[in-house]
Amino acid sequence: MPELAEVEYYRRQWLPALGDAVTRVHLHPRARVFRSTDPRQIPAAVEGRAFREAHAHGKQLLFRFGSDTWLHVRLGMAGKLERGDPAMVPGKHDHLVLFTEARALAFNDYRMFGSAVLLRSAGLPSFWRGLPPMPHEPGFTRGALAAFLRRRAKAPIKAVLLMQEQFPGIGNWMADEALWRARLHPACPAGAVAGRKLSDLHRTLREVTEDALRVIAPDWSDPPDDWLFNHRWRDGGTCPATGKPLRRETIGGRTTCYSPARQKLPPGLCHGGIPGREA
DNA sequence: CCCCATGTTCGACA
DNA sequence: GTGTCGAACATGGG
Repeated sequence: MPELAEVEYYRRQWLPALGDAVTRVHLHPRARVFRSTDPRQIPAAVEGRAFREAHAHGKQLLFRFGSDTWLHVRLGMAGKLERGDPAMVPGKHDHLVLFTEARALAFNDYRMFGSAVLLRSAGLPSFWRGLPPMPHEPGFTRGALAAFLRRRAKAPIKAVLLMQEQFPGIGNWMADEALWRARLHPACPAGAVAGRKLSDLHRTLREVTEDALRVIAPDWSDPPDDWLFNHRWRDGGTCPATGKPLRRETIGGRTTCYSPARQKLPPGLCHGGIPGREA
């Protein structure tokens, strides 16, 4: 599920336990989510230590225990963080549960595309400090966006927006939402996004990120119906801006929803740029 | 049974 | 080396 706003929502699920000491750890030592770490080290590493920090950046989460022990979590396609009471009984897909005196903090992921990694570092791990700015942060500039789109000039803009090295936290629905708001066709070559269109996209990426954080992160509220969001999941949807039919097709390897009446390819690219698809 | 799913990674290929 | 594409990963829902 999670893109940037949902990841922030999950971070907040664990926040009430900040300051509490971990008393006990439950884990599924053979779960695939531990493929990059030795999970047997986790209990000794965090038991008796206080939960001190909780960070989210894009789709990644980072938690500190004690002074130098960190847990790095990616939620993949179906991962969740949940909070329960200390009597909670871990379920089939609760791969890691941290118990404190007052709570249980669970990492749950039935598809196991996510991961959890134990790290040791005196301060914030260096990879974390080097993460690229999220679209609502000041470092996300129009110039940096332009340079990146130029480097990926031939790829469809939809595929480029999913690249976490430049757009941390943007996922399938946020990319579609930003393109729809900017009136950009998802199959438009990234190199053709320039001038006014580039400014529009730079702005809508920031707006979608801010809006998603405001609406979803506090309590997972449903976005309003004047976003593309509520109309994009099934065939037969209607564009909330034009009232015309939406279309769904695979672009950049992912199901992409857009409004053909609102999102046009630039002139000259109308023939040949779009992979044909029968209705 | 079939297809689909808010993600990342790896190997094949141009 | 660079860039792109599809498959694979694992599970559940329609």
